[in-house]
Amino acid sequence: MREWTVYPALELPPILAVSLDQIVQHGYDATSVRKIASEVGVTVPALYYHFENKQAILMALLDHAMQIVTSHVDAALEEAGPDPVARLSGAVEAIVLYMAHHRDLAFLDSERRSLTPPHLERYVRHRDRIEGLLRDTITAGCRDGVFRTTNPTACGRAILAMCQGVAGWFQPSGPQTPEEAAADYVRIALAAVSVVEESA
Amino acid sequence: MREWTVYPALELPPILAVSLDQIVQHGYDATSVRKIASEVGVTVPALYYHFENKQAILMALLDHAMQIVTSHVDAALEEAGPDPVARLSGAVEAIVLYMAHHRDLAFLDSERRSLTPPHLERYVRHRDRIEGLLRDTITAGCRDGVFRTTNPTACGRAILAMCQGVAGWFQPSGPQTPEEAAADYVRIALAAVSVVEESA
DNA sequence: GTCTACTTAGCGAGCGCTAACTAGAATTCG
DNA sequence: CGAATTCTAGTTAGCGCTCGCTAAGTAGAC
Repeated sequence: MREWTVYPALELPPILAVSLDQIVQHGYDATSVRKIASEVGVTVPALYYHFENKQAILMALLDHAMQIVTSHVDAALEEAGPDPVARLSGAVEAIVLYMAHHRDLAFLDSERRSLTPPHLERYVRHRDRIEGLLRDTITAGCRDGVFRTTNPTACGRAILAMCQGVAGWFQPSGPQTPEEAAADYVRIALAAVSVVEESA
Repeated sequence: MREWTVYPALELPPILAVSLDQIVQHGYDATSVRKIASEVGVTVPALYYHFENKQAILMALLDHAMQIVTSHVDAALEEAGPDPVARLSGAVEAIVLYMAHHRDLAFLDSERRSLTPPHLERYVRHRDRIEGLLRDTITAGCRDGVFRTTNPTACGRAILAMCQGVAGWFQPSGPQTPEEAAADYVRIALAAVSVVEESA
């Protein structure tokens, strides 16, 4: 139960671990294959033995990121069952925990512009799928009368954007744990769709 | 009154207009000074007559962006007066209108990583100031009992992040006008701070 | 004797940036 | 008032460097 709240530390092969580090620090374009190779402790052609080109490294990292976030969100939704409040809460919790635990991977989202069209399309589909899950959940909640919003699309996008923002400010050494931040954002997301709260 | 809702088209000198266009399309690092010069119709050293170096071009654009958004938010807050609901509504409205009208300038935010530390610091101060305005407004609203949230800082950050997200999806040719999107986001922001709504 | 995981050496292209020069407009001064 | 000077907004030519990437070779494991 709730094993989707667990985000173990990444276990990446050295080339990808170093690349992630460098790209997060300096950006994809400003990260040279020479720098990656020297940080790994090999020569440049060794990289090209494992990856077709520089972009394939970025894509491998993005694939890894997408796999982690979608698997956790899917598990959270499955465990939530049909109740829209539980579904939205679970999805937001899973997403915020991801953003707080894997800030580096989450940051890569801003490097999607460096992808060539076919790769970009694949990546965008994953993002759109998550946005769709949120929107569908909100729409279902409105149908059930438990949510009240006139614009589920805008709401879903707003919630996803605010969750992505977590990766930009969260600090493991800061005042909040990932779980506390997730709880805050679940509250905000439910308020954003005007869930009717019980009085205490 | 409400002149802060008006966002006229940009009037940038040719070098900056072209640079903005290229940076938005390909990113700062992938935009060469040669490409900018040839699109403007001059030679490379002509750029260096007007700007100290490539980064100064980016900084000029970011300065312009910050000036626009802060002036509009400040004007919105001044017109709103002391009422926290009016203040939060005005600030969110001004920010979302900015994001919808100047998506290209808003996009530059993601290029701040390319700035050297002194420039970066100046830019971050501006962003922090806006985040602070939101947080202070929310805190004041909680004190007045009109907002109910346990974490004004998280709320302010969440609201700012969701507003910034607008630049990523808004389309002038889409189903919503900037004003409609702003109205949606004002509603979501007020809900996020749990403003007590009157029954109809 | 083949496959894996590299190595050395280097190609061609593009990068940010600059020294030195110039046509034409604006300004200063005898 | 007209000649001399300065200023503006560029130009041509090119330096030194780094970029992504590759052909060809090799040590050790299977």
